[in-house]
Amino acid sequence: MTKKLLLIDGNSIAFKAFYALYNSLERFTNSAGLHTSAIYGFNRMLDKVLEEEKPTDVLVAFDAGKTTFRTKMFADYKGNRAKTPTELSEQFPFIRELVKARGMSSYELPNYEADDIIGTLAREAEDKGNYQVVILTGDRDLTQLTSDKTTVQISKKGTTDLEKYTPEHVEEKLGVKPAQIIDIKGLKGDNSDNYPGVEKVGDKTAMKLIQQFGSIENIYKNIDEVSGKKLKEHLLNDQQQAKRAKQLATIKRDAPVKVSLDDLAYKGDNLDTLTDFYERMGFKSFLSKLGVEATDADNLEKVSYTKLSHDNLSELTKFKQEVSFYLEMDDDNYHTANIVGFSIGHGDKWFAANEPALLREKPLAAILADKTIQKNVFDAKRTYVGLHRESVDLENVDFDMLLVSYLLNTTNNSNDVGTVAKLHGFANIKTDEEVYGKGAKKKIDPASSTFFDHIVHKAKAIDALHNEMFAELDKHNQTRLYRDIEIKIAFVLARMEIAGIKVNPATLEEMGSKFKERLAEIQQTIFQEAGEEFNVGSPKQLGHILFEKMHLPILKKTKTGYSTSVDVLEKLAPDAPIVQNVLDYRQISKLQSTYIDGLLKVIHKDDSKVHTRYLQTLTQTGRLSSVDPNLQNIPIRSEEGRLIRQAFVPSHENWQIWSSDYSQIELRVLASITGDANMQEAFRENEDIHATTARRIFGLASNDEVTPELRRQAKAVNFGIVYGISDYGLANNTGISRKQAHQFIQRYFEEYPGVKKYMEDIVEFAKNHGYVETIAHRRRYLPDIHSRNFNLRSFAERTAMNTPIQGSAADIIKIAMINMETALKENSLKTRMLLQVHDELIFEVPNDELETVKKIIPRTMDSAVKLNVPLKVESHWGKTWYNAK
DNA sequence: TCTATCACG
DNA sequence: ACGTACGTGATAGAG
Repeated sequence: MTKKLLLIDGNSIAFKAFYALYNSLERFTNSAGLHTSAIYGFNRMLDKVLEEEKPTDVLVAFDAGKTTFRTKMFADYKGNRAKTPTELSEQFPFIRELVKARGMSSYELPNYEADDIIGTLAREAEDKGNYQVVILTGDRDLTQLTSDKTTVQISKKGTTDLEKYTPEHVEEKLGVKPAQIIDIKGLKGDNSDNYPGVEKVGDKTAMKLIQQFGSIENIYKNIDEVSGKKLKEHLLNDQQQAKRAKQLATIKRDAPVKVSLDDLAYKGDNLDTLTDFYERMGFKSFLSKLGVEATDADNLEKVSYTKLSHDNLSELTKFKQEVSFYLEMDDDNYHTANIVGFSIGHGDKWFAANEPALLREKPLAAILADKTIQKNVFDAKRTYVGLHRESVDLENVDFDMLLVSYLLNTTNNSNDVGTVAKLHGFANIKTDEEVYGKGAKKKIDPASSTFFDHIVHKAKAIDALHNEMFAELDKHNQTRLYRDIEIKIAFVLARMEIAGIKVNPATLEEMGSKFKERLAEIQQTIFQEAGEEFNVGSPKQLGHILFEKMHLPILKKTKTGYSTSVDVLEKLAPDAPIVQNVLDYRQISKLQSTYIDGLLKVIHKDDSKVHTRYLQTLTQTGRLSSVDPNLQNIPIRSEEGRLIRQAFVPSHENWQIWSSDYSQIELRVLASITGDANMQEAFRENEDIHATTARRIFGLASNDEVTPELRRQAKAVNFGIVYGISDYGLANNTGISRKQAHQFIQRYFEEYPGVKKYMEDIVEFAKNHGYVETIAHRRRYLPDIHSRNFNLRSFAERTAMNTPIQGSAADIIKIAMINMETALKENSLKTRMLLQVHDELIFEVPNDELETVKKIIPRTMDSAVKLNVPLKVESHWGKTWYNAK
């Protein structure tokens, strides 16, 4: 009978799993505080491969330690590897435990890597004849072991996706036979394992040489046949290195492995041990797979509290200085959600209620509105809006746990008190998902004791973390950022959200019915041109029509099929009239579904307004985002879409919509923080910055000589610089050649040397500190800056360049908004600030205040901060948002 | 729930 | 050689 042997590269799969779940690292912890992400991911992978392969025998191989015969051969082997994070290394003992509980053998061998154990056992099995071998790893190097009896499955990034390698697949993908992989690696070396091959030889050259000569040995035997003088020279110079690299890359097939194939029978799950293991790890989904109901192993320590009622509210008067408060709602959208309860207290005195009506009563309402009693909350903006709906004012918020957590680290953020509390080391709390469930199963029962317990634990967590999180903030030098900007802007935003902006449904409906007609017309034309009816909105069906039926050239693919995105279709438009019609159809149906139907759905019936929510703790740069509806992406670039703005109107007769925007704020920030004299001069002299850049990089005498085309190119370079330039990106985005893009960037850096120096310095800063900062000390961590993966590292480098610029611009407009609210109030104006769109503020203004705000608004914006270059503000107004241009 | 597409700065 | 421009959100289709 044929056996099927599954060989697993334990370390490699554990690493993959760990990094795949790296963003959720803090979500995967058990009640003992152990990180469990790699264990979890490892087990998912086991489930998947066991199910698919149904092996009769299994062995999981592990690396025994750092020193191996390879490090003895070459001391720097893997010498560039960063130390394994403790969050991962602490998981290894448990992964071994898991392997055992799942009925599998494991093995490690001093002086050898897991690869060598796998290579040796695979060979033994192949020699025996009655074996089929499957190897599971995350390391492509193991594909050298593929044969007609052995397949190698490589886990792809992030998921349980596997790529199956047979000898044919290796040849197709790498262009060489499995046995020749080591020759390729011998020639080009391996950066991630830190050994060199032959100088100037990369994938392309290595493949060509091996295809021609078959092996490294053969190259040197026939060295005179190698074409290219330089190449030959390099090959001869690095002959020893190449031979050593090949040896290092070669997986041992005769390691002194002490286990016998006969001992590897797969025994299947040991139910008792496995259940116990899953419970200790807190793996509920795996438990339920075993058919075991998850027991509530991690019962929380009780917090005693008093249930509040009308009769005992007066007990709250004891809180004179400080109180922690949590308002519970049944949905994210706090403009419309129901308030279902609240908790309040301090120290060890706690109260909770499920009657929202109590909020309005004294002394509770009085405490919340008291300017001398400090409040600690989670999400001040949400709490303020919720209370406002109950006609209760919220004053003197000292600590907003959500905001502080976001400022400390923008990455692992969550809107859930339990998640954030655990992140900061407070474990005696559950998440909303654990208590209420999620998705369709989410259910809050305000009458239950679990509900009361949960909201009390939330308020208690806020109370408990108050001081230590503030101390962290201080260590980061971010106290000013929090007190002067973030907590203040929370309330400004709350009032903007509450004010809302009026949207005229009739205008939208009228446009909608026109769009509907045009869509029907275009659709008919498309059907005729296609010769059949299909769903134009389906990229899959459209791809079939364009590329399979009509045989248009395939310019780009996505991972699921043909790309039909705008840039592709624009290139195809001259080939067939159907393409332009598809583009038109797309544009109009986007407007229809997102902006006409979408907006109509969210207009509040009572006031004919839309009330967006600004997410203050989401973006990695400090910008806001806007949801439900998103009012930061209302169309403007196409005239057709821009008309949507006609529906946005003032909420009173004889008022105007007013818009003021910062001109070139990001480039001004760049000029200021880089200190570049030439760029600063351009802004001080109020020049057209794109024209000046064109004049400089193209070496013209004056800005008058700049043609529109040159200006357009210079503008693209200016943008590219802000995004963290690369020649590849610039070329791709502007249609010029990569070589030319490279020249442009070089010229740019010659003309703006301060910018060049800054870009180098900021990447260096990120490498040294692990983060970058804005002018207001907003911080973004960039762990990938050290990554060995080129893509990840390059991305981190671009982010290091971009974030201080985008983030400082975000700081500036936030400061302006805070000052704006004060300025409008001080001048007793009825003018209201309604929206923020990153570098632009939208107001509604009574006609008789127009003259006053013409002075106040721009002045408040351009004086928000003092940069080394002036800030410039442009303003427009009209009877609708459309007309404010 | 994920992917592709497209709206904005 | 590597192969992406920075930051977002909403929708429809497909699985």
